[in-house]
Amino acid sequence: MPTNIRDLAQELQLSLATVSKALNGYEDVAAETRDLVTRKARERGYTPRAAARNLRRGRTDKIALFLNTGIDYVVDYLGAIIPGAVRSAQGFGQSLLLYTQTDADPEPLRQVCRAGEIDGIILFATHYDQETIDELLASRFPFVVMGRVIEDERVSYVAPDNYGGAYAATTHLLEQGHQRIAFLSRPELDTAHEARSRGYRDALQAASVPLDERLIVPTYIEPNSGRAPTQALLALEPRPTAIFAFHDQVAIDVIREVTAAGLAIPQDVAVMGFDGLRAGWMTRPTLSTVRQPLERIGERVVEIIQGQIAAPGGPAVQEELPVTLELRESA
Amino acid sequence: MPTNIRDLAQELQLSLATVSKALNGYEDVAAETRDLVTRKARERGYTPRAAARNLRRGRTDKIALFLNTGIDYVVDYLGAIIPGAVRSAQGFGQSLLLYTQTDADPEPLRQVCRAGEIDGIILFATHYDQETIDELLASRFPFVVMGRVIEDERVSYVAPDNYGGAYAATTHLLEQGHQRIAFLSRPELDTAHEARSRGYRDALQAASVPLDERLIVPTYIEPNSGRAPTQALLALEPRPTAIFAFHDQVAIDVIREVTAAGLAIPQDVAVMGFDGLRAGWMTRPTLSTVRQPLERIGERVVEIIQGQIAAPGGPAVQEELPVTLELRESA
DNA sequence: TGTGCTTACGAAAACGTTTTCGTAAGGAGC
DNA sequence: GCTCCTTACGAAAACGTTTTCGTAAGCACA
Repeated sequence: MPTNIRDLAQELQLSLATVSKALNGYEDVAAETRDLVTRKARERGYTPRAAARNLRRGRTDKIALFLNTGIDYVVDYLGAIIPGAVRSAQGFGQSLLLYTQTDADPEPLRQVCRAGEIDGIILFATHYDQETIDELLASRFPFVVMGRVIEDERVSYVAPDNYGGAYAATTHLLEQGHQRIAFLSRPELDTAHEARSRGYRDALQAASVPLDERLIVPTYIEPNSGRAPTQALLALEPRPTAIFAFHDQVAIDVIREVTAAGLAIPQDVAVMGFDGLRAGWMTRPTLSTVRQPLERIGERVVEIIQGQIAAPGGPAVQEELPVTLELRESA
Repeated sequence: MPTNIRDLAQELQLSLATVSKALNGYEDVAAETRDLVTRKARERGYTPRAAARNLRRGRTDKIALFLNTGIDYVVDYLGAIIPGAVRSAQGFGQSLLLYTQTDADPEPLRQVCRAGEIDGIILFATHYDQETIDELLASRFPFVVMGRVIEDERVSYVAPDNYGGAYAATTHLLEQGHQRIAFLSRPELDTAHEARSRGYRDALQAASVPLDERLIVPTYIEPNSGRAPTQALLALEPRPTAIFAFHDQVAIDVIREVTAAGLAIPQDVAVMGFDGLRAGWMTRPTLSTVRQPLERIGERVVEIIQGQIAAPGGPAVQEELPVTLELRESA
């Protein structure tokens, strides 16, 4: 039986109201009384019961992070995203509640909102249908999409600048003198990969380097999925002198295949990735890549949620955060 | 203004009590009434307000995961640990609340417990002092330590079998014919690394291979921290034919250095890691390692918490889960 | 002395559930 | 007809806060 506010009030010969106000920093209470109360509270080890507080105030100071763990590579981002988001949330006096799904069933989302368990939602790699998005918007429940651009001016998101990153990476390769730059793309283009693809094409065009469609090869993000496409590229005549993969994990496959073919990186073939995963440090040579500001994205998402909590139904915030070209050994 | 139980009761011409009982599956209510209520609840999109429910029931169906993000490599485990723990928790109708710290300040822990925000605690890489542990035990608040053996029969933990893993890895190297097996150890030995070190030594002894103390080199888990020790080992006469690192990240440095020295892996020098991080797949050659059952550890921890919630202050559960030797290319 | 203002506090309602206890209705047994 | 169960439901307390509103006390001012 931990102490509650009633015990504290009784012991201080004060009313519950005054104690509560003292603890919550109301102007309504004499400075010395406030000191007395806070001192006693600390001494007694009193902390207001969260459930009661939430019930009365109608908010919980918690934010949900919905993750789709059905997508294999999601887990690679967790380590980078979570510390930033949690730290940021704690800075706002909030904490992060984790939910995982492997599909796009909107029911868990609805339950959590209606139960009032949380004040806001972060959506990561969860692809709900338009109907669910509309429903969410209509409810004016704060939510922000993380890591992905949404083609709907009503929904907030924070994403990396995929276009700019791909443009910069391609430009860098061009500046290194490469003319035949291959691009490992993604067959089912979502907005992220479409933007990366566009950045690649535009950079070539800006440099007046003709686009060779044979150098654009589709691949998936799966273990070893980058190997066959790389072999195909290396068999081309003339061979590409640089390979730019849309994702680090694929780029790592590229490094392996290029090395296996007896070619030197970056002298014979330069390799460039995208995302800035820690694993890129583990390869030999280390992988040059476009680094997403994952921690910053996590922080920013939490910040935006604050605004939405303060003013539900306000204008959407859409941000594409700058990425950085991280030149290591492979390009 | 979402519907509450009162609205629902009114609409059904029933009392709050009956509606609540119907929703919570009490025997106390006629089957047809129960059907009526549940159908209406679904139709109305009613979900009980969590705060009110928590307040009344004195529990929240939430578990806190305390992480120390001050330790660099912790983030490498997040991706593997979190999905297992969350899924397991959701299986018990609970969700996971995330807290990060960079020090061992016990105050956040106390606050969260006293506020009744959670029903149990998972401690990961957080090293509180004995006083805090004693306090926690005295409060009978459910908590389990994850990933680390605690030398205190009162505290529950789930950890990998570090000793067995190191023993198995070393034995494997011996079976491959290696006689001079180096061990990259950790200077400040915690229980995990002490056990790994012991496994290494015992395996040698069991095979009657004399221990050469020069082959045991301390190193830290930091980027590139494994490089200098590897260089030192390779300079030895006679050279070790296998190197066993206490951690994958260090082993990856080893691979790089051995390759840089122009030696073939595993022909000239075999390399073995410990932990089973995904990054081990990214190296060339891929890293043979001892895989921790990280997902399983996460699941098991949550299961143990359930027992503690049901019977607070019960006997501690201490488990060391079997690890698996994952032989890839490097050994 | 009476009026008006400020300051500091308290009474009580409200948040939305769950759960205990009481009880009416209906049937069985005698 | 009476008692005794069983079944199905409802009244009301309780969980522990926050916040609104009311008010007494103290003071200044005329």
